[in-house]
Amino acid sequence: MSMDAVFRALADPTRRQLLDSLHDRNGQTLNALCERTDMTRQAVTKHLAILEEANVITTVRNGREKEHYLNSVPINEIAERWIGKFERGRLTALSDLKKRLEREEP
Amino acid sequence: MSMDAVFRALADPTRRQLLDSLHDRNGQTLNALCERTDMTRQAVTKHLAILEEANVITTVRNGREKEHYLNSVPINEIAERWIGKFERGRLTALSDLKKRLEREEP
DNA sequence: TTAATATGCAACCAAATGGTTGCATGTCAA
DNA sequence: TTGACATGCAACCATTTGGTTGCATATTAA
Repeated sequence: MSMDAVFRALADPTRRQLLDSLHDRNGQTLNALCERTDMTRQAVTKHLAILEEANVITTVRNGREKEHYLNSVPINEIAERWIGKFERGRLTALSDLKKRLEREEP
Repeated sequence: MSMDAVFRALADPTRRQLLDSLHDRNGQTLNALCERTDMTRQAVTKHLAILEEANVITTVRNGREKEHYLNSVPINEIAERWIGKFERGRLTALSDLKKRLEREEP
């Protein structure tokens, strides 16, 4: 569940589309997910494997079917640990700009 | 400045390292950024081009030097428009779990 | 002006990536 | 049990990616 795996998993538009699909209806099977795309089942399988490897989705075996569930924890970790860092940087920059403006037009 | 370009730009660990370097010291030149890695200048140039293409960094030409500045806007947009969506989903899931627990142990 | 410095451009290469087809395995239902 | 259905595995292919080397251009400083 390395951060790099999550970034790489999110890098592909098809995989983000799969996540969107699961967000729309959680717990879909492989075939259900396939019906929403125009590629082969095997291609979807590979993408799902990458998403599962990154721990972005979790699967539950149910007889001959396999249900796929979103796991938003890694995405939130990225948001908090990595993106948040740059967000704070931006807020600081904005704050600095504000102070500068206040100084320049009293 | 498509969202896909930003995701792809963030997918590579080397590029995230470059962003980290700029977060540490904003406005570095190409050579300055090179000194913090172990690859060739040309490789760094390519990565910077991808980051610039995704609008994650902005450059300012200064004589024969080129300064690189972070632009956190696209990253924040991703955080708000895309990651936020899954975060809300998670909160809802937690809320549902809470309600279920409340029902099960009165 | 000339030498050193900072960056840009292009060709080339190995490896990773995204996708396909074909076949195998496992499970449900008649 | 047998056929239909859901998924898994493996080989293969084209393109992209990350990186290199070599040379070109532009700017600063002596």
